[in-house]
Amino acid sequence: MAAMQRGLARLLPHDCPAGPTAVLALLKHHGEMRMNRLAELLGVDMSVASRHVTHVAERGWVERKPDPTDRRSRLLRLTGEGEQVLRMISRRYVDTLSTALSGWPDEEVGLLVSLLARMQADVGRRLPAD
Amino acid sequence: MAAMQRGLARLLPHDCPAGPTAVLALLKHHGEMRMNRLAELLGVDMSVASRHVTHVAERGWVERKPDPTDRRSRLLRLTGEGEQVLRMISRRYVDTLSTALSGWPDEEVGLLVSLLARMQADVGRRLPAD
DNA sequence: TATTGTTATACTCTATAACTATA
DNA sequence: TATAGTTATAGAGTATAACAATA
Repeated sequence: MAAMQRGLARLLPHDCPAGPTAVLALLKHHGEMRMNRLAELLGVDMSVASRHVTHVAERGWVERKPDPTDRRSRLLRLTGEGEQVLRMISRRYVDTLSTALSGWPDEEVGLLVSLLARMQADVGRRLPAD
Repeated sequence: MAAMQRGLARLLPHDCPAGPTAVLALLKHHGEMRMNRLAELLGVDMSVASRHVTHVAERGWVERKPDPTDRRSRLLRLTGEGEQVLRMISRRYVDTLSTALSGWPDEEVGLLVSLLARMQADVGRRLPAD
């Protein structure tokens, strides 16, 4: 597991680690959202989401806009540069992964993904309280 | 991925994080070995392995013995207390995971494990140089 | 000179708690 | 009082580089 995560991390360019990259991808797929929602989609605490957003906001890849309906809240928006960065990362990622798995039948790739998702859900529901 | 690793980490008791636990398990299954070999089995840098070993050695779970054949080297040995701790951790881990996956047919569990192992191997072989 | 292992430094990810501003 | 978000602090993981001791 550790080795796999380390491997995936190496697929990312140096100025955008895994956390901030996930922010870009989620904003691309879901459009504008609040910190609230972003943290939920990332599956992390809001303090963590906030730091990832700071990373991408400092580089001009994401904009923190005021929310007209609630002045405590911010609307997060992917900028044009953010989209470009995400495209570069995605290309690199997809190229490497598709090359690595090029020997796999499509059904097995799909199977792996669905089994992983089920395991994550099942284990998450049964974690001990401690 | 992050969520899964966080979940698995929560299965471990507070005094023995994932890294040190892996040290105990590897010494149990492979017997005495040098730092050298341990780092290779863990898939991490030797500096990282050294810190994990320090963690378990300070608690008396692993012993750093001199290597008669090479005085630069150390032989790592799991102590009796180390075995007990590992047994407690394993029980907790297996209980939770087997409960969580109790609805899974045996073939699917085996399938998931083999697919994961193959993906890790394939991706590792194709990582970009950068 | 090369190798074994440790330590110092630094970076990423994570959560909890304290804080500000607004509902 | 409760909620949205930020920041400070701390703990876990990782790697690189500098170092000591020994081959």
